[in-house]
Amino acid sequence: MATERLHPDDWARAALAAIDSGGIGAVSVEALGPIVGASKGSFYWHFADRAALVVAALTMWEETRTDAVIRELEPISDPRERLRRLFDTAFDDPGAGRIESSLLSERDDPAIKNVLVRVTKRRAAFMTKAFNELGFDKRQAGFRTIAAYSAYLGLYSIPQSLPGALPARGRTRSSYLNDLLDMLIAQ
Amino acid sequence: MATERLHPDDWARAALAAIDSGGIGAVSVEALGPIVGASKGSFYWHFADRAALVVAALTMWEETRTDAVIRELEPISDPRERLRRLFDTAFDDPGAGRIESSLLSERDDPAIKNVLVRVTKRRAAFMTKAFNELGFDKRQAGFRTIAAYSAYLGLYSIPQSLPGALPARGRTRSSYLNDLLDMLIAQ
DNA sequence: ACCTGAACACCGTTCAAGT
DNA sequence: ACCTGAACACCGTTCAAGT
Repeated sequence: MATERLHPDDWARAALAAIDSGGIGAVSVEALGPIVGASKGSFYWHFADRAALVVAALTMWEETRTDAVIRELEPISDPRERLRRLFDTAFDDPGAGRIESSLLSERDDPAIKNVLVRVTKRRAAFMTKAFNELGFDKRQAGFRTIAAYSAYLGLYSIPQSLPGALPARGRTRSSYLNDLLDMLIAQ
Repeated sequence: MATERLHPDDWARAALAAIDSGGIGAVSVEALGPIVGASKGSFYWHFADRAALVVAALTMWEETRTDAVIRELEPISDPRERLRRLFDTAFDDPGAGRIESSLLSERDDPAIKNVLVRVTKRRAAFMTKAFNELGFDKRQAGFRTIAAYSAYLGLYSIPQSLPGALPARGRTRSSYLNDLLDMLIAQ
C-alpha cells in the first residue's frame, strides 16, 4: 500500500519538468522513460496516450502554480497591491511564460484548450474582483480586466520578443509596474 | 528559364498554409510532398532540413503579411487612427494569431527567435512613432509601446482563452477599441 | 494488476542511382 | 542541376508474454 500507484504522478512530474524547459513539444514518452525508471509499455498501462500525459502534467501545473498563486494573493486587502503582486509573478516566472505560450499555440487540442480557458478564467476573475472593489461598474471592470490580462501576458512575452525593453528588476521595473497600474486604474 | 527554381517557393507556400491552419508543428515534409508535387528527396535538394522550410515560410509571412500591413498603414496621418487600424488587423486576422503564438512557443530555435524579434521590433517601432507624434517623451512613448503591444497581442489571444469576452464585430467591438485607445493615449 | 520487449507506423534525413 | 526511391533513425502506439 505504501508505494501504490506511484508511477502515474512520476510520469506527470517528469512531463511537467520537460514542458517547463522546452514547451509541450518537449514531452517525449521515450525520453521520459529512463527518468521515471519505467518502460514505454508501462507508460501505456497508466495513460491512454501522450496527450493524456500532457494533460496530467498541465493539471498539475494548474493546481500547484496557478490556483496556488491566486489563493496566496487573495487575502491581500488593497486591490491595487493585489494586482501588482500578480504582475510580479509573471515578471518572476522562471519559465518566462513558456507554458502559457504553449497552451495558446496548442489550442487546437480540446483538452489543452480546456486548461487554457480554465486558467485564464480564474485569473481574469481575480482581476475583475479587484476592479470591482476599485469602484468600476460591470462594463468598465470587464474592459479593464481584458486590458490587464493583456498586459499580464505581455510581461511574459515582451522579454522574449523585445529583449531589453522591459526591465526585469530594480527601480525601473518598479516604475514600469506603477505606470501600468496607474493606467489600468485611471478613471 | 520560365519555370526555373519554382519548387523552393512552392514548398514555402505550402508550409505557410500548414502553419496558418495548425501552427509550426503542422509543417511535415512528408505530408507537404504530395501538395507540392515532389518527393521528400527533392525537398532535401532545396532545403537543409525541416527547420529551414519553417524559416522560409515564416520569412514569406513576414514580408507579405507583416511588413505589408505596416507599409499600408504608415501613410495614415492621424496617429490614433493609425494605431486603431493596426489593432483592427489583429481582430480580423483569419489565423487568430496562430503564427504569433507559435513563434513565441518555439522561441528556443534561434532562427525562429530571429523572426519573432524582427517582426516585434518593426511593429513596436510603428507604435512608438505614433506615440511620439502624440507628444509623449521618449520614456512615456516606450512605456506606452509596451502596453500597446501587449494589448495588441491580447486581441489575438483573448478570443482563444476567454471566449466571448472580446466582441469580434459591431458597435461593442468599436467601443472596446475606443476605450483601449483612450487608455493608451491618456496623458 | 502491472511491467517488459518486440513489433509496427510515421516522419525526418541520407544517399546511391537516375535524368 | 535536379529528382526518385530505398534505407535508416526516432518516437508514438500496440500487444503477446511475463510476474
